[in-house]
Amino acid sequence: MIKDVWKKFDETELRHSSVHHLLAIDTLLAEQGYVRATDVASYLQLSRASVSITLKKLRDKDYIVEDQNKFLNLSEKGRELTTAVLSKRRLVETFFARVLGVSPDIAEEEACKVEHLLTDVTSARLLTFIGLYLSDNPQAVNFRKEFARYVHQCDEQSCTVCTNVCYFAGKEELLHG
Amino acid sequence: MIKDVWKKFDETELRHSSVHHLLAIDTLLAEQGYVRATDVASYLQLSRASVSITLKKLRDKDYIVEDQNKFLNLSEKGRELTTAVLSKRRLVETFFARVLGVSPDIAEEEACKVEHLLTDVTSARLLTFIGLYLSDNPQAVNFRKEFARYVHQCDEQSCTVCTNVCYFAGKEELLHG
DNA sequence: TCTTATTGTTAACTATGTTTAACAATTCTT
DNA sequence: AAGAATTGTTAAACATAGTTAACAATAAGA
Repeated sequence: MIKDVWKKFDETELRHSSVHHLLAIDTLLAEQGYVRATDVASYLQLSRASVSITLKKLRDKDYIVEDQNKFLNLSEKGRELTTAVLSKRRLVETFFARVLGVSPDIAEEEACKVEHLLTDVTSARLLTFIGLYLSDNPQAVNFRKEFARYVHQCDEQSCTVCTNVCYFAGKEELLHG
Repeated sequence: MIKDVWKKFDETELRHSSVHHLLAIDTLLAEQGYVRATDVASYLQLSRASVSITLKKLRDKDYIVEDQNKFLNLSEKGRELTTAVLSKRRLVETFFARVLGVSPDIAEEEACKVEHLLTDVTSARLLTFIGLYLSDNPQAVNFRKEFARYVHQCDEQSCTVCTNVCYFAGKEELLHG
């Protein structure tokens, strides 16, 4: 492994928490037409103090703007980021739920954990993949049918995926939709 | 969205950093047959002090054991966790690289960010999916061929995936392998 | 209008995961 | 065996992201 790949995890431009402050602004703006710091705090279940500090940072970094009455809005940059993150969340959620067949609740939670960590490159390829997979293209239709009845046998000989130890050996019940 | 889903992100039993301490022990054990704290520190590019503190916590939580000479080993619990994480990493990396066609470097880095966040349920379904997708099953072969030549058109009418705004509209170059 | 409630901010504190510096114990070199 | 280097630990400090408490400014109600 390339040295220090593991550290990239928290070298993201904004932390998970900050990203969710932006998403909250986006959601509340759509829901009620305006957003104040206190709305963000109650939405995210955080103290007003904590939100106040985070919003100051987001203002300094030009992700949000505030009018004379302290009503919040996303800047161009903030809007772009939330669009990206929401698109990635939707993609991952769709993949988990509609391709893999994971339950909607788990798919949502899972997507929410991962959304801001995916690169544009991977996300775009995922979009293309899902685009074909869920279409009425005959190859896609056939493959979906095949997957619906497929039972994966995870033994060392036949398994294309596992190289050494397989964590899922002995946990076969997990492998079915 | 279910209230507070966003907080689950750092409610994992072990943090990203701690998980990587365990993975380092696993790797170094395989590479050199033994591991000391200093080996972990140089492998992860952290100070011995920091590693010492983290290892104490991992010892207290029974993820690792230490012999009389301070040589480290994974406990049963630690071995199980590293097996799970490594399996999930391998799955995600395989999916990104061999299914989506993302470059190996990006696939590796991406998998490393996500590995410890995925549930067993989703991972197992991913294994099943990849198991079929990469096999010589005729449906899989046909679908792979179809995907290789597929170009996704992301306009509001035809796109099965995008519901509102599409982040990738105007970024079509990203959609091709 | 006067009182009360809400809002945003700051200060002081906590926890986690880092760092550097210091030090004792161990291991290596010669 | 003596001196030098390495190792593991602790202490003090820093940054981040939270908390509660206090307070000034604003908004809402009687």
